[in-house]
Amino acid sequence: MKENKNYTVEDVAEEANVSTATVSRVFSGSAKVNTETTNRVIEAAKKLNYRPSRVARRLRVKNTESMVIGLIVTDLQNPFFSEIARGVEDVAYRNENGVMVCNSDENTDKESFYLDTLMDEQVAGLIMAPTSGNHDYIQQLIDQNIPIIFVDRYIDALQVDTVTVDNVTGAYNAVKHLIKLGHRRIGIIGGIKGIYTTDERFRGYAKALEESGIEIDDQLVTYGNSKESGGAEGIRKLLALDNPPTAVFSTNNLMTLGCFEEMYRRDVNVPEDLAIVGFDDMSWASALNPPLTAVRQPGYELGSTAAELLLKRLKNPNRTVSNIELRSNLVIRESCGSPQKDRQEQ
Amino acid sequence: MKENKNYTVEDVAEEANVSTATVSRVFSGSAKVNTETTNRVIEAAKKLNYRPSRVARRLRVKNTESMVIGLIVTDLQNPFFSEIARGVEDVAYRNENGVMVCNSDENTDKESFYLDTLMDEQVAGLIMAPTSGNHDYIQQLIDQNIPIIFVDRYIDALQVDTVTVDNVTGAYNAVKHLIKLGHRRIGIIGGIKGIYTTDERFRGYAKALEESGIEIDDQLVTYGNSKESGGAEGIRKLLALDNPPTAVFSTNNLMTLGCFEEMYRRDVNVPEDLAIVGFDDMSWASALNPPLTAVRQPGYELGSTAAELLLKRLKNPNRTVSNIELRSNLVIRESCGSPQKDRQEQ
DNA sequence: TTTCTATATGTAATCGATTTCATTAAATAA
DNA sequence: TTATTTAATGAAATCGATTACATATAGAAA
Repeated sequence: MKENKNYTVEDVAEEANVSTATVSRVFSGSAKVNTETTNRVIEAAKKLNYRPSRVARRLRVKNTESMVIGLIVTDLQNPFFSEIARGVEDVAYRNENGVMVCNSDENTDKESFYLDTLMDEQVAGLIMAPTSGNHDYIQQLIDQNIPIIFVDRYIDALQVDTVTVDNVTGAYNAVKHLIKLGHRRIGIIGGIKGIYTTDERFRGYAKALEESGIEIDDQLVTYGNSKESGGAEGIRKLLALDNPPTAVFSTNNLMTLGCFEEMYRRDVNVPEDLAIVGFDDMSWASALNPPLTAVRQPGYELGSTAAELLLKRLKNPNRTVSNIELRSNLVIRESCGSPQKDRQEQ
Repeated sequence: MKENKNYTVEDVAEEANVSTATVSRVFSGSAKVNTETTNRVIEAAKKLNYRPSRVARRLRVKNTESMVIGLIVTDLQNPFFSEIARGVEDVAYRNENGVMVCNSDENTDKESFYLDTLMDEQVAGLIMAPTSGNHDYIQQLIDQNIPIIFVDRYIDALQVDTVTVDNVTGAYNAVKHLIKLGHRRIGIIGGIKGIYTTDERFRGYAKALEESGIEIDDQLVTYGNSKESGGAEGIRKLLALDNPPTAVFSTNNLMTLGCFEEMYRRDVNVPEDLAIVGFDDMSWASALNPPLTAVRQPGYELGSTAAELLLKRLKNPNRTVSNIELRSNLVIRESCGSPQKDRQEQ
């Protein structure tokens, strides 16, 4: 029952009557081995059901084929990030790499802890959505030449490969859409201030208003915790105003959900009483009441592109830094009062 | 710039004027070391910014503190599974363990590939939602005494710790609810046949009908691909019948979403034309049109419980196998025609 | 004072693969 | 035929920690 030993190069070497070096060469392909010998080794390995230990291998060589990618996102429970994770994982799978997933919860300490741990695990590289705050420890990793890819967020001060979405333009389009429909008092329900995406999307909001000669009313600008409760709170604040907005721009998926729930609770008619456009189009957006008009960002591609970029950098560490910006697009449904029942398949 | 060496036990040993064994003892706590010496080692380590390599450690010892947990789910993009993943990750974090996440896509080959890879990575244990099909390779792992926890799904033939949900009872309650509301022709839109949860939920459906003296009409029983498209297709099939159902039970979250989209497309009134109850309550359920009545299953707890169970088994490999069943509960909203506007906070 | 024990630490083997360096045999050039 | 290059392989060091075993010292027991 407990007989099932784990065989090693040594066992295979003995079985095939060669040295461990030869066995290793056959499996890692690091040097030519005579065809006949190769076959003998393969046979022996098959007979013993031998599999090389990725741990031992990783200890010996830096960037090997059998590597692990570290992924740090804010919260895997947020569908946006689980899409990213899925994108990363798929690319990793194709290259036989493992993915170690971590949640930072927008917490600098937790992020730093994970960064350390992933280094201790000797991951080949990192993909992360950095929190806002102090980035000294990230700079340290960069100095150590650890390949890092930022995904979803960008940090000016750091020279790192990034894959982001055109947040400003996306937000701009969303708000412009509201303006075109006649809205002038447009509120914004933002996520945590200081986070890259929150700030960028605010810029898009501001740009659209300015361009249309609408002055920004600070009363209409709210920030929340990037989750459902934050969205609900935003709606409460805005509706409590003497002169409430006729439309709101919610800057992330979970907050939008919170908005919907709060509006439902208060029997607010959407879009008649209050129009809403969201950033981040999710699978449930078209099943909402009413179907949500939202900026769709390619979460999966964000993840897969980041992973591919990481692999490229691992192959060629001296590559120039690239900052890829993927395009978002506005999916118009009914939550802004657009007349047509326009549904796009995903 | 490239000066940032990675220090090892050896460097610390030299710096502190002790042997590598002593350094190791200080860091792993495997044996008593004189307080003064300990301090000297800690100082030296701090000075060099030394961190032990988890890879080297894992190579040497089997179950150490610094271990990695392998997690195989069907699809991280399914919010149910990302909740589980989050639950696992949180427990792992508290114990300073890494989590390597894999998606099987209900594909036996992919599952088997990942199982092999995770073994090669020398993970301390596995948490997985097994696909249906051949489980010989899982049995092999069990024979090798690899700790495995099944989550969400149960396989009769295997003696393994499991954490599942009361699928039969949950489904039973959902369908019973429909019956109480007067429905007699109740369709079921099931996931992939053969998968544990699909089959169990069907049993609950059948039980509820039988108990109420309603015969199962095979025409009303459909199976799909467990995703949005499967749900939409289910609705199409059921509505194409000469004598279509007045209510449907959709057995998973994504399919329910597909149902909603298809019903919206066809201008089916919910619940007047067709009532719907779903299995799996998600954050967006209360924002649907109309708010969804659904069986809530504790995804996060499923994950965290599984992780805790794994840790217990690692500490005590001879523990008797435990099969934990967590309770689901029916969250009544409006998609079944219940009069009250009953909303439960999550 | 001598013997025994407990405590603290060091030496060297080990985990499982990779890789440098050396060696041998075969093939080619002189 | 002899010298030189090339191809194939092996011996042993290495990656960075852990640990079995050995040893030295101090204190307790005789």
